[in-house]
Amino acid sequence: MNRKAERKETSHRTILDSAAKLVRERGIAGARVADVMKGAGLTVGGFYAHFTSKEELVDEALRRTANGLREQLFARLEEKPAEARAEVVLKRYLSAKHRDAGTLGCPFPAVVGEIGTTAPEHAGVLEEQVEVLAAGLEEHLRPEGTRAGRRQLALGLVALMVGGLSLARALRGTKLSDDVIEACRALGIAAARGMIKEKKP
Amino acid sequence: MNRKAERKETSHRTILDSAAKLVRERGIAGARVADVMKGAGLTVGGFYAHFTSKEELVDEALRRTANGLREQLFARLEEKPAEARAEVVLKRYLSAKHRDAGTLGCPFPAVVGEIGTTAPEHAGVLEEQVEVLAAGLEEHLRPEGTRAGRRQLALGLVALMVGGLSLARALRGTKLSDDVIEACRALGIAAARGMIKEKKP
DNA sequence: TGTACATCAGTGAACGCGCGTTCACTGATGTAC
DNA sequence: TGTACATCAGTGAACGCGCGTTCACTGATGTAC
Repeated sequence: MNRKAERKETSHRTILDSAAKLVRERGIAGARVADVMKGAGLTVGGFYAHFTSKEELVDEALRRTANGLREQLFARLEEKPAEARAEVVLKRYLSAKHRDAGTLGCPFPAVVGEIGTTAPEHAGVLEEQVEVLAAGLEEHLRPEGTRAGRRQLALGLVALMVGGLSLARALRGTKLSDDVIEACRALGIAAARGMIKEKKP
Repeated sequence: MNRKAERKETSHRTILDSAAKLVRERGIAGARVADVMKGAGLTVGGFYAHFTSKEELVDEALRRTANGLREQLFARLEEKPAEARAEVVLKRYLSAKHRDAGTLGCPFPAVVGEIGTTAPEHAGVLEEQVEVLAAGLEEHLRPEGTRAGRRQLALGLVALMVGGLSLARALRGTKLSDDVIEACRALGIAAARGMIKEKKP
């Protein structure tokens, strides 16, 4: 029960990695179970020894990728001055490199639309990850105003980041794609710098 | 050749309306040709007398919906003071009503992810519509700063709107969904009010 | 005005194809004695 | 240590099912004379 179990765990992780990559590149529907298994060096039939359904696989893969991404986004922030940290996160997320990342990129631009339409069963992971990302950003915003105000700004920035990267990826290869990234950076950074005075709409 | 041709044109429009609705509700892959025809009160077989392929249908439907939406967004703006017009557009787009709109809602949250992954053949319509929407917004921004600066702000606002509505729709039914809309409104309005001082990142 | 023929929007069944899932089987790894 | 048996991760073919597209056909609308 030793090497066998180890091998299975390794396979499990390999399958998840393959799924994470394919979901990011092709969306939920586009990440076929057979392709996921092929990407893991296995064949379709073995899949259901690891996951009860494709739904479970996608949920786990989304969580895994999102966690890995967040680690990257918030890595080595101690090196940066406190007032610049939110900007650093924004710039890391809103970059041509991240847009074109074959691996380790944010999976949500590829799946938010599907979750809103044909795959509402994954709304839970999205909710959870938006909350966590917003909370992470919030910590690095200037401690001006109220906590509620900072949370609101953080949520707005998350929407800006996801919207910007979604458009940039969909327009990949055009000048507009680069322009969108630059525009979102500018808007997000200005907001993070506290150059927006809150007023009730 | 009279009543016959008229009937065909009517059918063509009915099919497009049905497709527009389904694409918005279910995305591109989710808008099945058979369902589109059923929604138009017709049967599958007749489809290819109207369109050469599903791809053509989707392109036309996206354009049609986007144009209708823009009309709504920019309608009756003369009634509003010039400085408030961009805000009005933002509020109309970022609203619970628009999020839940069964008809006439923005189709892009449902398809941007697909265009970025499995349906790049529709990137053209997206590019074109982002340009037009940004240009429309730009006209209603305060004439401060440079034209390039206004275009950049307009592009950022478009990304914020699409991102916000995408997340809000995907999270429909949760408090977070309403929070996202409110957060994007606040961020967008502050930016449109010129409360963001531009600085080069 | 009527009659014979042509057109063509729309029908409904069939086509290949690829999906998620199931299942009988295999063979290397592990256990019992 | 060696042998007989048990386990179980992974295989590969098959299953229903639904998709986009094709096609022979129908019947109301239109044209010619």
